[in-house]
Amino acid sequence: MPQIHDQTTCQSCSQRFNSVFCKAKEEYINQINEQKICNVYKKGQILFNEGAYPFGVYCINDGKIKLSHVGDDGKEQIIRLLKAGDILGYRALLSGDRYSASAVALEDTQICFIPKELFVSVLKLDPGLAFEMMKLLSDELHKAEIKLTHLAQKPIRERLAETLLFIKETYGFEEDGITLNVRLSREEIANLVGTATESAIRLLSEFKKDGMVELDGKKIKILSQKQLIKTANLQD
Amino acid sequence: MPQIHDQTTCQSCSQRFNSVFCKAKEEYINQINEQKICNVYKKGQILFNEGAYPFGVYCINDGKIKLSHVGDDGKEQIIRLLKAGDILGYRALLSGDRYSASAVALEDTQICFIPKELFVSVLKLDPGLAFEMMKLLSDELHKAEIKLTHLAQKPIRERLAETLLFIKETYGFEEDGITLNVRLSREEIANLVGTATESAIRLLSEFKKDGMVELDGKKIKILSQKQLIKTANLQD
DNA sequence: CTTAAAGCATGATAAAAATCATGTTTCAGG
DNA sequence: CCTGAAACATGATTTTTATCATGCTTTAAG
Repeated sequence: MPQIHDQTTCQSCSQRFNSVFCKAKEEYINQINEQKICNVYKKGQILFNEGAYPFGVYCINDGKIKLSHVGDDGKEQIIRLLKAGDILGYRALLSGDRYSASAVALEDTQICFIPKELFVSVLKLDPGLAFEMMKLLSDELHKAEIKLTHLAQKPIRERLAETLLFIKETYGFEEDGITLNVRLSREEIANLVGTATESAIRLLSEFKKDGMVELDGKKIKILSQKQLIKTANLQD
Repeated sequence: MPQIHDQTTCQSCSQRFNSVFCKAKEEYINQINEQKICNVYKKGQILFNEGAYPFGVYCINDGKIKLSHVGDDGKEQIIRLLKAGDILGYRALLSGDRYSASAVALEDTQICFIPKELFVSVLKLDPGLAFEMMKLLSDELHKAEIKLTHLAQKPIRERLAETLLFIKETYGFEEDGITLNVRLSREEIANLVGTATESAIRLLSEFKKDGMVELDGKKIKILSQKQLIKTANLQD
């Protein structure tokens, strides 16, 4: 079970102005602070499962989370990668649905939970938060629609290159400035690209042979971002 | 150029309670009614183009619209089908982006235009509307993520069956109770499924041979919805 | 009415990607 | 430190899907 971590307040949270709450009124931040529940999830732990009912939203203080569907044939499809400052669990809550995706910690992660009733009531009272929420939803919708188009139209080689760039955008590099700052299995990379694990492995090897990346177990170093962008064949 | 159609008021609009405005306060509906601009778009006419700046949202009074991206290689990907009561143009507006998709009338369509400033200000003042807007965005995000998973994991045969069912859900049947109530070219169907036009044509022929559909030019009759659901291999 | 263009259809072929098979490496738990 | 399972890697094969080619049909413009 998750353990309670050092309680910093929402008022002084390092992620506050990096999150959807950036425009929320102090008064409501205080309310959220009082009712939030903080937890640490170990790598691999599940925050919530597809099919469960949402009881609130999760706000990442530090760490990394993957959100994924399980397709009809049992194959995982990773639909979002989340980091500090991101919230999750809002989609189902706002739609009034059950969760359509599962959330799993990719590393040890500190997370605050905000109860549904509080979140919804603040959303109704604070137009600043509501507007940021709409912006967030719109941005996610945009990303999903672009990804959808690329899935339909681009070959796997291009999609893998794009995925590596996306991982870099999301989690950045380690101190060395070239190693992707997250450890994903080849299977997870494949499930992000939307391909068979073997295909992902094969293409990563090709990328290595082409001098675009360096592979060291789960560590992936980006040697030529320029070449990767070219391989991804992005216009937008 | 579009022509002005019979001005019914927003207050008495047949789509009012079938739209995102269902919970909006009378006061704001009145304001919208005063500033709205009504137009008729002929089949094939463009409401807005990918890359343009949004100046407001469009609200469909009657008719059908397709929203589509053009992929990096010039191929169209249809991302949404819209009908009476739906609004469009909000995604870019809320994100503060330019349009990432183009909107084209699939048949003669009556549309009201609501200026950006008004829509945004009402959104900030009316939590009822804001909440419905969030619900709408969440629902669209959900649909996009499901579609994304299916694009990544399902064979084209299943996706075509699913697309036919989706068209039926969206536009329903004609009076005969079996003919899909929209005319789409084979190419458009392919661009909805995310496949080559020839593949869509070929599979439609197979579906016909299997007795699932009947084809008469652009008219598509669903003979066995049950078989189609089975072919789509849907769990959710 | 006729005719050119667009759309539809279908077969043949090529390319892309998945699956299957097998061996190697890595790593966590005893 | 050992050992079995999982993950990684790579070749061979099969399946899926796109592309190319060609002819037919419908449709809209003159």
